[in-house]
Amino acid sequence: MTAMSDGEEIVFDQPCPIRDVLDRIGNQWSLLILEALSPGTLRFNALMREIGDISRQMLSRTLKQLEQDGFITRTLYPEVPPRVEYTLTELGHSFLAPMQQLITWADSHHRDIVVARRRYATDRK
Amino acid sequence: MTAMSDGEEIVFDQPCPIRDVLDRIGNQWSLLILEALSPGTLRFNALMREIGDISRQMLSRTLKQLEQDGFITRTLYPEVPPRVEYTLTELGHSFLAPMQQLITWADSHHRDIVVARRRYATDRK
DNA sequence: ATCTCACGGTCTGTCTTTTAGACCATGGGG
DNA sequence: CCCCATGGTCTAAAAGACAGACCGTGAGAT
Repeated sequence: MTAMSDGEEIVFDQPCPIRDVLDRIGNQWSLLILEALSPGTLRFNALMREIGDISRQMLSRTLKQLEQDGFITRTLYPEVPPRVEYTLTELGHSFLAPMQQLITWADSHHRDIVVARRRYATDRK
Repeated sequence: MTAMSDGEEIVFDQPCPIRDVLDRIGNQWSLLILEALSPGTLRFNALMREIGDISRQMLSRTLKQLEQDGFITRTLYPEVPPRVEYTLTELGHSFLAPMQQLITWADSHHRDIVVARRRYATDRK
């Protein structure tokens, strides 16, 4: 029974909020999930299909974190089969702006990065 | 001699540049290093001291990736003891803008996140 | 002269995180 | 009756991160 050791969160008052926030949203899954939810509410399996290559466990875990941090809400409809909907909160929405900047940057500089990689590879030869 | 198996990079033409970019810069170390370099050039150990809790290995590896992707340049002065300087490229600098947005967001919403976490914890009780 | 440290990394062994895949109960469609 | 979809959790195995030892050399302290 070592699983689910989630509850324990260390709350040393981070002198650096950037670190604290980056630790949570500074991974591809969080960003991809938030992006996937930006058009609107999605269910668990819909999210999984949308993202494509995320495992159920990571999706579940990351959603839980995002909910915990107030980025999304989780609504369970006690039907059968169960229906669970994930939706961005206001906080989540407010995060979309800087994230979109990042995505825009990525989009417009992706080419440069590919070129840089290619040159690095050939220079090494 | 199995080390240095770097050369092999799979170049399937990513339909989604966001994924490609996020995979690289979507981790705290990359962002922290870029932030540390934003005021100007730094040497290896200076970076290590600046960031504080990064291991030599991860610093080395992440720097190599950032260099490979064209975010920074690595300049080795063949003195003794060796001196190695890391500097942001133009691409690296251009990335600071969206990153700064992210940091600003983090800074101004950190409080909300902490509150959300606290409430989540008590609601669970 | 010797002792030790700093330089910029790499290598090794351990620990943590991520993954793939099985499993759960139930209800609907074939 | 058989099997799939729902939203997850659990387990075991693979991948990744970490701490710490190690490298050779030159400078400063002793």
